[in-house]
Amino acid sequence: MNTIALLVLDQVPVFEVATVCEIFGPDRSDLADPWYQLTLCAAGPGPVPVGSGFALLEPAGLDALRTAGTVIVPAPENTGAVPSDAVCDALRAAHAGGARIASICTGAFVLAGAGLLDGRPATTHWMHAGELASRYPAVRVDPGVLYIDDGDILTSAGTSAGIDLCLHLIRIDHGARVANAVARRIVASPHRHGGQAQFIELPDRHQTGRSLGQVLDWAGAHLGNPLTVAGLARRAGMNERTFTRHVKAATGTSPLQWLLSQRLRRAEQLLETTEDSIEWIAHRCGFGTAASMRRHFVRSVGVPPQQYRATFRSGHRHTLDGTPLGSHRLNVRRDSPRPQ
DNA sequence: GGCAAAAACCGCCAAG
DNA sequence: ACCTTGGCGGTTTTTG
Repeated sequence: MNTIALLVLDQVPVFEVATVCEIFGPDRSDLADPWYQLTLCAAGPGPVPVGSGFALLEPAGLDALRTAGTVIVPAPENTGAVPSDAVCDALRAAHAGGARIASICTGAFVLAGAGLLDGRPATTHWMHAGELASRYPAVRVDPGVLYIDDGDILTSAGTSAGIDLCLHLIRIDHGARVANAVARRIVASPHRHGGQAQFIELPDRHQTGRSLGQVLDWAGAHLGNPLTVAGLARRAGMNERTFTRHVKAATGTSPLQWLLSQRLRRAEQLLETTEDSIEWIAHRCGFGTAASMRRHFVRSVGVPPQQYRATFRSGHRHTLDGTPLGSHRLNVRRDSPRPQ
């Protein structure tokens, strides 16, 4: 399950492949053992020309896709190119064989070309979202989010959102602690969740009040406090209605939902790294009661807090019943705004 | 899981 | 003409 195949198409932009290589390539078995095994695959023999004048000398073949636990598809050179039958077949076979398939940026066009996105929610770089939607009407394109986790198919927005997606994969497999550790090592910001807007604009309000960013930072640092939307709005020097609008524009979600996701992240972290009681963790994260935390936990993470803790307790790669983590429904988090 | 109260959400619209 | 704000109120979600 821990094998990752990176599909290298001709002239793939370097950054796209480089981030995946940087995150999954080095041996990080000190964080999670075993660490991933990354294989670079291409349709033909090497050297495969990569963007900016680089070349991949000795790629593995497409059959490596079939045996991989995860297949990552970066952006093609241009969105107009139709992926070859060989590539489509290999992707479909991998998917049918149980691999999860993740695309970065306009890699979504390759997945769509292979028919893997039909009827599914997906995202891509905002500049190409319209084109994706019109060329593949069966795909439910959401241009507003960083990435979408649809279980066995994951898509992400422009380039750097690919980093978020990779960290998300690590979170699913190994928990927030390991994902955050990797983020720290590559000096990326930890866990931006998928529903976050592609554009983050946090205009400073130099009039009264603090900037929205400051208020959200403060809220994140004081989750244990009783926080209300009205109170936060006051702190930001805004009317409640306006505050809600700004939060939505900045984070892609409403104030309470944003708070809830912060609380859940914190709770995950405390569950993994401390022995504190569920009651106490709920309190510290700002859930009124443990029951309330449990309710949100089950809905968002897919399992109750106790089970989450048992699963991710430092470094264990397997659940109590012995099944590999990848097979658990911990990845049901659909961070995109819930259906209306 | 259900329940009632409270809080949040959001479309609409008028005003700045 | 265009954009942002803030109030209203009906609906939805959260909470204990």
